[in-house]
This record gives sequence, C-alpha cells and structure tokens, in this order.
Amino acid sequence: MKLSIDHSSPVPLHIQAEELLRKMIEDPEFRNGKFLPNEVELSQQLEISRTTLRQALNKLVYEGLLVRKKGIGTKVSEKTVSSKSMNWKSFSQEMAARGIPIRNFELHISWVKPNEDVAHFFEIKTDQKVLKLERLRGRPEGPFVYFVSFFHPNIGLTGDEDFKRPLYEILETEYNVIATLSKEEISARAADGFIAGKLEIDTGSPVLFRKRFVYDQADKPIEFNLGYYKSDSFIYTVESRR
Amino acid sequence: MKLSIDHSSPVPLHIQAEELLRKMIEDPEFRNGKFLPNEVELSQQLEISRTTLRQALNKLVYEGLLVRKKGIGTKVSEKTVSSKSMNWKSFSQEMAARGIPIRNFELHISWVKPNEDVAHFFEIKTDQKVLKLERLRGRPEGPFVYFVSFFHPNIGLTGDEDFKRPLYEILETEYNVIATLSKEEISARAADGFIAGKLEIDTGSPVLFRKRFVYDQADKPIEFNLGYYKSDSFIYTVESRR
DNA sequence: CATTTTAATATGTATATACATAATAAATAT
DNA sequence: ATATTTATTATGTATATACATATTAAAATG
Repeated sequence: MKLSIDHSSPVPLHIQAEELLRKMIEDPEFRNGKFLPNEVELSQQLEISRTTLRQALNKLVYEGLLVRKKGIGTKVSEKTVSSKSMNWKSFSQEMAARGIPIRNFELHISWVKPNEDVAHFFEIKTDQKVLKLERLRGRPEGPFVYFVSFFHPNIGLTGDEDFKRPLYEILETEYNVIATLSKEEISARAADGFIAGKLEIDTGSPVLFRKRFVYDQADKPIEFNLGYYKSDSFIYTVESRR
Repeated sequence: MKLSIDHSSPVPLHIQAEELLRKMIEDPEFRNGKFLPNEVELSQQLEISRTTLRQALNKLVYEGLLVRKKGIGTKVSEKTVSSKSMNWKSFSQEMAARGIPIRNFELHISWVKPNEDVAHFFEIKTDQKVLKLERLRGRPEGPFVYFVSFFHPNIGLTGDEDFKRPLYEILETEYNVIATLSKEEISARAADGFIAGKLEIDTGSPVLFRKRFVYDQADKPIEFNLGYYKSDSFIYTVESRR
C-alpha cells in the first residue's frame, strides 16, 4: 500500500493526503475511535505542510469520517451505518470509508422484461428486455440489504461487466454515462417471505424500503433501484439548512 | 442587516463570513446562478484575508450552495435545493400542497422531566422540565402519524400557545426563534403496543420512524421531534444533484 | 480576415508563520 | 492531602506570500 506522498505527481498534495487518510481510516489500526497522529507530526511524516494536511482533514471532517477535538486530537468517528443524504459515493466506498467490511452474499445478473413501473420510467415498451442486477450485501455476520437494480438498455451494459467494481465507475469509465440526478423515496414495509428469507429475518418484520430513480446529465433515466434494509441496521440521515 | 465583519467580536472571522455569505445567497440579487465578487475583491470588502474568506467559501461549496469554477468565478448554485424547501414547510402546508386534508385527532400538552437523550441534546439536567407536545394527525378516515416534540425551556414557550397555527410561525413571530438547521434520521421499526394503538394498526406492524433535531441560527438546540408514520401512508422523498 | 499569441482575470495549490484556546498533566503552594 | 498554578500538547484562527492553472478577451501575426 502506498503510504507516502509523491511530490512530483501532478495530483495535488492535499488530494493525495486525503486518499491516504481514507486508507488509514479503513485500517483496523485506526478504526473505531482511534486517534490519528497529531497534525504537526503527521504533516512531517507525509512531508507536507500542516496547512495542506488540514485541507485534507477538513474534507473528511465535513463528511463525518473524522472528529476533531481541540486540545485532544483527531479520531476516526464512531461507525454508525448511516447514509448522508446521497454523497454520490458508491455503497462500497461509503461503507469502506466508515470502516465497515462489506461482504457480497449474492449476485444475480439477468435480462428480463420490465414491469409497468420500470418500463414507464425508462420510457420503453414492456417487451424490450432490460438488465437486472440483484445483490445481497452486508457485514460478514450477515446480510442487511437486498438491492434490485434495472438499467436502461441504451446504456450499452452487457451484463458481463465486473460488478465488484463500483457501479458508477463502470458507467463513467466504460460507457461514458454520468449519474447526475437521483430521486429517492423512503418508506417502511413489512418484509414478505422472499425478502425475509434473503435478510434472514421473520416474515412481517419491518424493513426500510428505498426506491431510487437515477438520471444522467441530460435527465435521461439510467437506473431504477429498489433497496430493502434490515431494520436498525441502517439509518438514513438528512441534514438541511435554510 | 449586518453586512460587515466585526473584528473585535469573539466569533471567528470565517464564521462571520460564512453567515454573511449565507445571507448574500438568500438575497434575490445573488440567487440562481449569479456570480459573487471575486475572492480578492470580496476579502478586501469584508476586510479579511483571502485565506479566511476561502475557509468560509469552502464550507458553502461543500454544502452545494456555491459552485466554483477555476478562471471564471464563484456563483450561487442553481439547483433548487428541493429537500431544503420541502423540509421547511410545516406539516399542514406540506400535506395541503399534496392535496391531503388533515385532521388532528389528539393534542396533548405537558411539562415533563426529559429523558437522557433529550436532556443531552438540550444540554440541560434531567430535572429541568421541558414542554412536551404529543400529536396524532392524519386523514379524516384515520390517523397516520404520531408526533412527540420536546422544546428547549429557554425558548419561553408556556404551553398555552395556539398549536393549531404552524409551529415555526409561532416560534418566529412570538418568540423570535428561527429554526435554521435540521438533522433527521429515518429508519424502520416495528410498532409497539402504544404506537400501534394510536395508529390503529397491529402491534409489530412496520412504521417509518423519524427522529429530528432542530437548531436555531446559532446552532442552539430548540426542538427534538419523534415521528411514527403508518406504513405506506407516508413516503419520504429526497432529491439530490451533483 | 482568420489564426495564433499574449495578457488579464479568477480560482487552485502550497508554504511559513504567529498566536489563541481547550484539555490534560505536572508542579507548586496552601 | 487538596486546591491552585503552570507547563505541555493539540487543534483553532488568521495572515502574507508565491506560483500554478483554467478561462476569456485583447493584441499581434500571417
């Protein structure tokens, strides 16, 4: 793992520092409230100025990954599986950033005829098949979320992509599709037999249900996503200011 | 309106600058894609260094209120921060906007000793009583939400206010308290006996649970709110753009 | 006239420096 | 032994400075 900063690189030092800090945060050594080295020391280790280091730290503090305390130090924030209202990070990235190890329990790829909802959102006919991606993900102890995604046929996805890579990265680099707008609807539901089975809970147990519509720069629909979150394993957070 | 920075104030300059910028952004003159003065000019106007001004700008850029473009300038973001305007309507206003007629089934006002959570949020001791407001609201056919609110004792609320008026209006006009920041946590829960009774559903049925922390301009806590929404009667929507 | 070069403008990156303030630990006085 | 003071440590605030880079407009060139 690269643990130093390349001064000859065109990548800005504070960006390199930020990425490096993210890796540190993921490291079990620093997880769960562990303190980072102090700013002066750390800046010397990385061979950058304290100001530049603080630029990187600030970003992670804004995101809630780090907590600073005057006179004390800077520590990795306590992990609560929560989602800051859509930071446009992938699921894995967000979980990794919080030091939560993610396991993919199931991955199922298929081409299916869309139902009315999906066809309507994509503005296509119900006989034009779309790529369906089902995923069961969670902690090593057990799954806590079941995702179902549908992708617009025009994107060009074949189903042979490496879905272990972040989805938005695949879309951006391979297909030049940039997810720009997201509309979400969140509600509570009782788990039906299928979902209960997947999440290993009792039928009828409450789950957080998230429906998500994703659009590209031109507001063209690209993804329709359904997520079923096991109760208490996932908290959705929204912060707003007027 | 204060439009200058007080160097003798104990409030940090970059915080003062941030608040000032927020006011500028609200101003119709700057809204919707208008450019701010450039950094050097603005820092001279405010009589602070460019570095300090950038500290304030960074925060607003991170929040998505401002957009910077190298070589061009900094403008007010054009996106209609929908979650913003949406969330700051009162419950009745929001329902009215959706064309849903609202009936108030129960209203209960009391002064109670706060529990640990509430006392901690308000930064008071558990023996200082706070105003508690319980409300059961919904459609004429039946209730679909049960709210519990606690208010900080320093606001000055007596409990004799007319709670049929929008709450934020009462706070603003009568007590000069302006709710500015709201943090929400949304999760799914199983209804306990009490909630199930209120919402007229079976114990164990899923409900959407919303915890809400409300702060004033100075980030002082003013309200702690819990909401239990009957499943499928309420959908929480979030729209975000990058 | 069209193209290229140059200048002007505004944000981006990076450092060095100085002092303020909160929290804790160590030393001192009562 | 117990307060009180003092020193230490780490983040917080603020400035001055220098140069890099993206964008646009103006000037020079063919």
